[in-house]
Amino acid sequence: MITLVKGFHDILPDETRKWAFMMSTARESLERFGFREIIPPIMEKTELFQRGIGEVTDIVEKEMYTFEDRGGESLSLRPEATAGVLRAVVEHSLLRKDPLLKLYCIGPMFRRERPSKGRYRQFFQVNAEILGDDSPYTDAEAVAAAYSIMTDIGATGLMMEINSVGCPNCRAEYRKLLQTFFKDRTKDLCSDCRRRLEANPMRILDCKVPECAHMVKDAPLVTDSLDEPCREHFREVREALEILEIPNRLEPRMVRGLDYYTRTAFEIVHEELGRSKAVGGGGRYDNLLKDLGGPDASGIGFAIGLERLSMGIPDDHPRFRRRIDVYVALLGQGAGPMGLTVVNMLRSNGISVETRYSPMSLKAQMKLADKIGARKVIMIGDDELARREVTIRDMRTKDQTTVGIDGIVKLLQGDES
RNA sequence: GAGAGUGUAGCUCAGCUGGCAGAGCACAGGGUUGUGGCCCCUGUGGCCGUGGGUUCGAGUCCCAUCACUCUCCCCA
Repeated sequence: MITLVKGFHDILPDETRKWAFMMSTARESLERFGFREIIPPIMEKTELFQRGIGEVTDIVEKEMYTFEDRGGESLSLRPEATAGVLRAVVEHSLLRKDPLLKLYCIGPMFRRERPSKGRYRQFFQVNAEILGDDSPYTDAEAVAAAYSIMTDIGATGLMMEINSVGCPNCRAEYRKLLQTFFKDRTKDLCSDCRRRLEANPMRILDCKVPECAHMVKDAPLVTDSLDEPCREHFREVREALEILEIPNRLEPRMVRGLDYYTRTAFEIVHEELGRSKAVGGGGRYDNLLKDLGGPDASGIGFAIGLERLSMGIPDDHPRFRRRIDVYVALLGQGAGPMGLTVVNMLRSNGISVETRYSPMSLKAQMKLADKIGARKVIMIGDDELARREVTIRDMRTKDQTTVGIDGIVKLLQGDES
């Protein structure tokens, strides 16, 4: 047997209604916020991700599906959506037509990590970007959009964690403070963190080793190192979140994985999954567009992981149940031609119909109709055949009526209203 | 990349110190000759992950291997 690629997963017929619901709900929420959909390809030149995400990040260094195509060019499956979206924006000069752009896309991302619960090598993300506005209210709107998607989908147990990582100026300052702080305590740090102290001291804040975590409690906070403009920006973001009544928690030790973030950073965490498993996350990136050869415009975006979001909502919601308008039960050989006529007529009128052509007992067909969630069953047997009629049974009320073949559609459609 | 656990029916899992391969659900048929959900009866369905070893005999013990799951790391 040829099996799935490790870390990939099939979404099976019993789950697709839930997935369709999540995606259409996300679309509706985002359209309500004025976002428009963009559908970039799932593959880009490797160089785009190297420049966009940063060459020294884990994602680019060891998690990308990178290969050389037959022309000798290095290509990569997208590990995240922002780089591709911004590439399209720059390439087609979209910001010239719309100086404020709100875009979203939904689709699979690829990262070659070790799979575990809620972590796949191919995973679906809803991704949204607001480009061309650095107002703090725009940050709040991005957070609100992310929050709205999740509440519209019906996820529970979620918490919005928010922080500001400052601009490159404040960060240089903060970095020095951190290094000074940890330098005296180097011997108590874990080996990873000793390495991080030089390379990227902010990573220490995220360490799960008890000794490090204990020390981090007393470490200086980024929020204390913000310069005046950044401090004011963050204050207004938080004020806006209050006005929007979005439950949030200041998480001054939260740092995000991608280097390009400036100022506002946020994560949506599932309380039950714990801090290490974010359902969504995002932040502001005021230099990324320019770094990708575009205009000097700011941006803020977020991504929501659908596999993880789906863990927060029940599988058995009635709306995820299979539904069909009519099951047509054919009884006996002679019913075939008339059955085909009826089935075809109903479908042409927008009614969803399922039927079986191989002989089955009526009992078995009733069971089947019940299983697939048919609202009505149309029975065609010898009696009906002789009179050019059908018997229609309402599966919920058990009422049965007989109607001539030409009256079926009218009867069913009259029932709808 | 490091650690732990689990592989037995389509699914969830029992299977004791080695001795005929099991249950529930699902599926099919019947109880009701043309009427669903509940109930009852019957049936289909297994290279016991794979390869080797120990043994009269291995689902069970040993070795190897593969796959999956979980934890750490990192993220969505």
